[in-house]
Amino acid sequence: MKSSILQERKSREKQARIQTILAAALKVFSSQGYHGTSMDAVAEAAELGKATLYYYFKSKDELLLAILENGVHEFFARLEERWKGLTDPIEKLETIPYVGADFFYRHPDYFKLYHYLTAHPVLRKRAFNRLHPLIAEKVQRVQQLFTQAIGEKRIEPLPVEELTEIFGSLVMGMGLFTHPPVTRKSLHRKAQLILHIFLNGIRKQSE
Amino acid sequence: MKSSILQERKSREKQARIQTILAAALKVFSSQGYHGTSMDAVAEAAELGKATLYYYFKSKDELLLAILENGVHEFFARLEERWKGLTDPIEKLETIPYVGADFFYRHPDYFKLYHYLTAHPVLRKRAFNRLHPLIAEKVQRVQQLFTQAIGEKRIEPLPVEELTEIFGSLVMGMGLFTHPPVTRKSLHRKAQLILHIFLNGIRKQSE
Amino acid sequence: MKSSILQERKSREKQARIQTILAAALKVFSSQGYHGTSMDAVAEAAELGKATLYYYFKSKDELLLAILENGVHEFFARLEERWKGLTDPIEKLETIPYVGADFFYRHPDYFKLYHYLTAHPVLRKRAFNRLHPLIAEKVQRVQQLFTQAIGEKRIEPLPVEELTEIFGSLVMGMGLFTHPPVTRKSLHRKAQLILHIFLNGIRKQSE
Amino acid sequence: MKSSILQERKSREKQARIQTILAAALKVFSSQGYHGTSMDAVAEAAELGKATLYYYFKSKDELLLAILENGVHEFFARLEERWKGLTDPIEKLETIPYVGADFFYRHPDYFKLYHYLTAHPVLRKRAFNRLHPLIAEKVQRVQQLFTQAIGEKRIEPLPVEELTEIFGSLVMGMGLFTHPPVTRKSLHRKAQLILHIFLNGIRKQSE
DNA sequence: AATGAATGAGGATTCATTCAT
DNA sequence: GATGAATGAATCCTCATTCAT
Repeated sequence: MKSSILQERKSREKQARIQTILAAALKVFSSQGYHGTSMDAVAEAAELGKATLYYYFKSKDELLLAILENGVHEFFARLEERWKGLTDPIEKLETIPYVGADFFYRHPDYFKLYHYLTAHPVLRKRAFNRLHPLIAEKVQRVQQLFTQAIGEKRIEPLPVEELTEIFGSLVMGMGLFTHPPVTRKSLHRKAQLILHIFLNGIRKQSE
Repeated sequence: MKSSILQERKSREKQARIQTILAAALKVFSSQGYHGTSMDAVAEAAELGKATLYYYFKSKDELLLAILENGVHEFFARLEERWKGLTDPIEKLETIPYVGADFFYRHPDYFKLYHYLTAHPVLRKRAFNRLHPLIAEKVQRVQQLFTQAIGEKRIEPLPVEELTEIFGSLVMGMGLFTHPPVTRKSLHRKAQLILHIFLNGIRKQSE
Repeated sequence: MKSSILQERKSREKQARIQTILAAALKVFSSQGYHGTSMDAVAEAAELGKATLYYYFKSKDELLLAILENGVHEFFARLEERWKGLTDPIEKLETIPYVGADFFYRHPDYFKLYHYLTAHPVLRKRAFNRLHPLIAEKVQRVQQLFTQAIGEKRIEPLPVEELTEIFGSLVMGMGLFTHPPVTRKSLHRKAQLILHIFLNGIRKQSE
Repeated sequence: MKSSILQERKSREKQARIQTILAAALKVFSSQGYHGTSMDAVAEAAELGKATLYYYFKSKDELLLAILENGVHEFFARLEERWKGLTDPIEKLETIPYVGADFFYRHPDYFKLYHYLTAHPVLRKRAFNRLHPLIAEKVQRVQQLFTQAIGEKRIEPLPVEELTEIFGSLVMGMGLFTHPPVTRKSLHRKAQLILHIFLNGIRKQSE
């Protein structure tokens, strides 16, 4: 039917518009911080009227959260892609810093914004509430990878929850100290180094 | 002379007042974030008139920076204290997470604030400019510890700059994921775990 | 087309709003002085929200400057109107105090504000920078009138730049000492007196 | 008696202190305007504690008024000095622009400040109330000079009140447009020009 | 669907003035 | 006499959000 085609196109355009806004908002949020960014600035960056933003997003907060969701989705999608075909838990763990590095390379803004929110006393909770469903499942799967590796006696029997946190700090830490020029290669080297230290550090010494 | 005694008391009182303000500001900044905190809120927390804050600190910014400086000073002072009498580079490195843990235990607010700033796209630079002189020297000394340990063939010959960064991420990461109740003991356990992994991970395997 | 009509009405309404604000601001500025007037007061006088002022004018300063520009425009427009059809330089000069008197009668506030700014050590420069393009051309034309009259041996060969200044002081001075009731008649009498003295004072005595 | 000598010295010192403050205040007021000048700025310029200003002057307003009084006193003192020995009314009038020029040369700040106040819608009244007793008498005497000259048929029978105002505008106008370098000579030339025009303009043409 | 216009609430900062010493 | 310290009150300006069109 015609109307359905039309509807579809409309819907596609709407999605595109939303993506435009998200991209613009990400750019300004990440360069000025959440509070340092006015909706005016977002509107200007998106080349849209300010009121239009409110047509698509209920509030500034909502916009921020949508950005985050967007990013987390992408990150996990890429991770899943890499995990396809892999069964070894340690191999799976190894992919994480590389996916992180690639993601940082592609969206340094996003990475920094995420980091910023993680450290923000107020926004952190709001973001957490929203993203928790998305993240919790992945975190649990990573924990299971550690559990599995421990079960296979390939790494030391350390508390998996804390292992996950420490691993997380390391991955997030990649984006913290950056000395330009940041190349994909330099990021991969960093990922490699992190993995080397971390895995070596937890590896079960064969007696 | 009397006047000198008087002067001294005045000076002490002034210092005390400044510390009162810094403490109050730290509390609110760390719980509401920098932008989420109004000077009104700081004034109320300090139980002083708002204008009084401006008598002691030129701006909100300046106040923030003073807090940071204060904390960094304390942190490094404690570190130096622990380093007294130590000569072994690895032993020195080992103290760092513990001093971090203690510091976090004592001033979780400060720790979080520091982390928050590190991740803030705008404040980060401002803070960095101000704190750089203080921090740079310490960072260099830590790098030298790695260099020395490498020279002594006790750890692998990895790039010290990146080692320092990774070590830093780990220490800072301690304060990132916290599940109450946070006890000194639980923090020390975390420090221990970090050290275990990190040192193990970089230790030169004796062939 | 409808849209163009709509657009036009919008534009007209916007202009009207701007004029409303300018009029309100002029009233309060001229009665309380620039610094003595808060934007709140302007907003109240304009019966608009304070933020609305900022929607139309970037700052208090900008508002002031816009008022000035407005007034200077009007003043010069009236002057040009009077000059239409006149060719005699002295006749042209003669119109100036009368236009000034009328203008003062119509907008005593504006006149005073202008005078106030002229005398303000700081605002003066800002205002000057903004208004210079408007004013410079007219001042030059007045100077040329003097030059021409001198050339025609109708007035003494005095330095035209200073003549212009002195003439200016006299015109501005009209608004300085005012004893109510100020009628158009009384102002015209004053203009007449000024002209009498000034022109008589510079008239070439026929030998 | 000792005490009286001591007292006198004290009094002299106090006067000196007051003059210091007045001079400092004049400088900043005239360069930043009344509202643009904080008491802090005055204190700094006077190299005194802010509270000290309040020891000598009840308020910022009072300080301003004292400056004005000071200046008016000096101006009139100089005028009186020049008038000594003169009896001709026109000769007396002729001294005024020269005294004005000298005064402007010596204290351009003061001159501008006075002008600024004259034009200020609010301060004007306050200043007027305070200075009126000082000024009124002089103004009256100037008016009498005109009256006398008219009586002697040396100038036209124009309304003396307005003549005085116009003459005043001219004298004040001297300080309005100034093109550096301002030399005593250039000011005197201007005074001469003003007098030439004004006196010529009102001179009774002998038939 | 898109937006220009409007604004209430709030925030950083300044400042004249006071007061205890 | 002199002043460091303290502050209430104001002031300029910003901003997220709404609404009529």
